[in-house]
Amino acid sequence: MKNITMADVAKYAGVSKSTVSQFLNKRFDYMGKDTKNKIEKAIEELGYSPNIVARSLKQKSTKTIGVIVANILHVFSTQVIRAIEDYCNESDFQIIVCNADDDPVKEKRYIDMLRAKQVDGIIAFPTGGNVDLYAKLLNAKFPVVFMDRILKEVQIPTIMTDNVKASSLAVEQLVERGYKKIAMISPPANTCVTPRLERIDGYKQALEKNGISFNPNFLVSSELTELGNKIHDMFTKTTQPEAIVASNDRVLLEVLAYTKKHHLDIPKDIALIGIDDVSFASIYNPALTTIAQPAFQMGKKAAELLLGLIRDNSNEEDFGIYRFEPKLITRESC
Amino acid sequence: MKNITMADVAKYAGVSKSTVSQFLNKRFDYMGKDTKNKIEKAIEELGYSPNIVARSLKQKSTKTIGVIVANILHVFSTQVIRAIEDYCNESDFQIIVCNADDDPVKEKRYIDMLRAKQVDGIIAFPTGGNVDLYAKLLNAKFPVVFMDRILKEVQIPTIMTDNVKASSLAVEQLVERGYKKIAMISPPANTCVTPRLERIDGYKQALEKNGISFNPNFLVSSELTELGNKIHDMFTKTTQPEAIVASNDRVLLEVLAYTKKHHLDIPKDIALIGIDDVSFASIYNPALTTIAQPAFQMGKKAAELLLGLIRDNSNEEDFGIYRFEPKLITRESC
DNA sequence: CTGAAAGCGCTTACAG
DNA sequence: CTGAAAGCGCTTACAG
Repeated sequence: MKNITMADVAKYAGVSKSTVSQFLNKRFDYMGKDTKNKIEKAIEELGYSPNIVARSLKQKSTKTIGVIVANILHVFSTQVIRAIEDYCNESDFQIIVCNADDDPVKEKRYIDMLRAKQVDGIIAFPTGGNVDLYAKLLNAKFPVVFMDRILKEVQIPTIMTDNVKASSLAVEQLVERGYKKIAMISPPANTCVTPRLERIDGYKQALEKNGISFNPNFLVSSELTELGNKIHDMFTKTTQPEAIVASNDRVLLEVLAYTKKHHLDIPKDIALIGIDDVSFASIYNPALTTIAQPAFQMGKKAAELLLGLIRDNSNEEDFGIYRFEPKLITRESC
Repeated sequence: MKNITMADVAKYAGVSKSTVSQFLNKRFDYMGKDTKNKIEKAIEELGYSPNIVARSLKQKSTKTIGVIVANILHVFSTQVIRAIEDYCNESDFQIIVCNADDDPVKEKRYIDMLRAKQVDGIIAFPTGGNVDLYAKLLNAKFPVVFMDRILKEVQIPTIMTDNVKASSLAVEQLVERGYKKIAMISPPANTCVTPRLERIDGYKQALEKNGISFNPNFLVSSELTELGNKIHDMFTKTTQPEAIVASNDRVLLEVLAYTKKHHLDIPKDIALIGIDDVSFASIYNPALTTIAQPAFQMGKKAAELLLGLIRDNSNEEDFGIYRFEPKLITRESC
C-alpha cells in the first residue's frame, strides 16, 4: 500500500522497467516464461499497482471523460449519467460529473478544468452560452457529444428526444379521448433549452393537424414559482381548458399542486398528460398518463458516440442529431 | 488549443520553465514586473493551459476524489452527490462517480481503479464486502469517508442519519394520532445496509417506549418485488394494522401501489408515514407525512471531512460516526 | 528475448 | 530575481 513503483518491481524481479511495462501491457510475444513468472511474483508480493497518472502523461489519454449536466438532481440527467457510467465502465473509462446549473460561466470553468485534467472527451448538456468555446473544441478535434440541447452554430453530435413527437403523442391521445380545449404548461421558453421550444412546437403542430386552432391563453409558460398563479389565471378566464399537457416533470408537479389545492378532479374536471414518466405516475390517484423519454438508451448512445470519437477522430457521418422516440404510457389521468 | 506546453510559453516569453511555473503557482515574491508581464502575454497569446496530469504526477495530488454509491438513481445518493460536488467545486476538487450496485466485486474494482488513478480520497456507501480493503486503506492513511453504512470492523469516519430517531419520530407521530397497531415495512434486513437495521430497531424501541408490544406480524421485511404479497398477507391476518411506517422511498412506492390497488383510503383505512421526503409527498392524494433526511447537509459534511483528511492525515477525533437529525414533515396521511 | 535511454509536462530545491 | 538540473512513474522506440 506504500508507494511501490515499477522500478521497485523491476529490481525485486531482477529485470528492467521496460520488461515490467511490457508485462503490464500484456505484450507477451517475446517474453520468457521465467521472466513472466518472476514479474508476476514480484507484483504480487510487493502489492504493486501501476500509477495511471504517470501512464496518462505519457500516453496522452486518461481514460476519463467529463459529463456536464445542468443539475444532477433532475431525474432525466441522473438516468443519463447512470447509462453513461455503465457503458464507460465496460470500457474502463471513468466519468467526472459536473453541475453547470445552466450557468455559462460555471460551464466554461468546468470545460477548462476538464481539459486541463486531460479528459479524453466531454458529454454536455450545453447551456448555449459557450458556443465559441465548443467551436474551438470541435476545431481542435476534441471529442464532444451534446445531450438534450441543440446548438445549431456548431456541428457537434447531439442526442435528443424527439420532442415534437412527445408533445404530439400527448395531444393525439387527448384528442382521441375527445378533448379539444388542450392547454400546455411549460417552463420559460425564452431560452436555449431546446426541448421546451420543441415541445411547444409539437403541441402547436399537433393541434393544427387535428384541426384545433391554437389559443394563446392555453399556452402557459413561465418560471416554476409563477406557474401556479398563471395556471390560475388560465382557469379563471371565460374559456377553460379541458385538458393539460405538462411539458416536463417539474411542471407536472406544479400542475398537480394546483389541481390538488383547487380540488380539481382528474380527469373529470381536467385531463392530464405529463412528459417524463415520473416515479409516482402509476401510484398517483389517479394514475398518471405520461410520455416517457428513453433516457437510458440516450445516455448509452451518447457514451457510445463519444468513445467512438475518442478512438478515432473522424467518422464524419456521426456529426448529426440523433433522435430518440418517446413513448406514451396510458394510465388513468386521461 | 493544440498542445502548448510550458516549454513553449517559456521560449515565447524568453524565460525559463521554472519561472513560468513560479508564475502559474503565483509565487510572485521575487518576480520582476517585467518578467511577469512577458509571461502573462505569452500565456494569453499562445492560449496555454497547464497540463494538470503532469502536475499531479509531480505533486502526488490529483485534486480528484472518488464517490462510490450503490446507485446514483437513488434520490438520496443523488442529493448527497450534489452536495459533495458543490463543496468540492469550491475547493477546485472534482469527483469521479461510481455505481457499485451493492456488489463487493464491483466496489473493489472501483476502489482499485480510483487508487490507480491516484484520487486523493474516497467517499463511499460501502457494501460491507470489502472490510479488509478498507482496513488497508485506513492503515495506509488513505483518506476515506463512509456514508450511510457503518462498518464496525474499521475506524473510518461515517456520516449517518439518526435512523433510530427517524423511526421513532414516525412511531411517535402515529401514537400521538391515536394509532396503536403500527406496522413497519422494510426491505430485506439480512444485509449490511445499516439504515434498514437501525430503522427496524428504532421502530421496536419506540413501540416499547410507548407501551405497545411488538407484533412480529406487523414487521414486513422482504425484497421489493415480494413486498406487495407480504403486505397482503399482513392485511388478511386476523389483526390488521391501523398504520404503516414505510422504511424508505422505494418501500413507500410499494405500499402506495398496494393501497391504490386495494382501494384503501389513507388515512381512514390505514395511516401512513414514509421515511424519505419523496418529491411527490405534498401533491399526493392525500399529501404524505414523511421523515426527511438532511441529505445535502450530510453530503456536505462528508466532503468537508474528506478534504480535511486530505489536507492533513491526522485529527484523530474525526474518526467517529456523525449523526444527522431527520425531520418530521406533517401532512395529511396521518 | 531484454535493457538503456529518452521523454511525457510539470515542480522544486538549489545555485548564482 | 531567474535558470539548469533532477525527478515524478510510466512507455516506447531502438539496440543488441
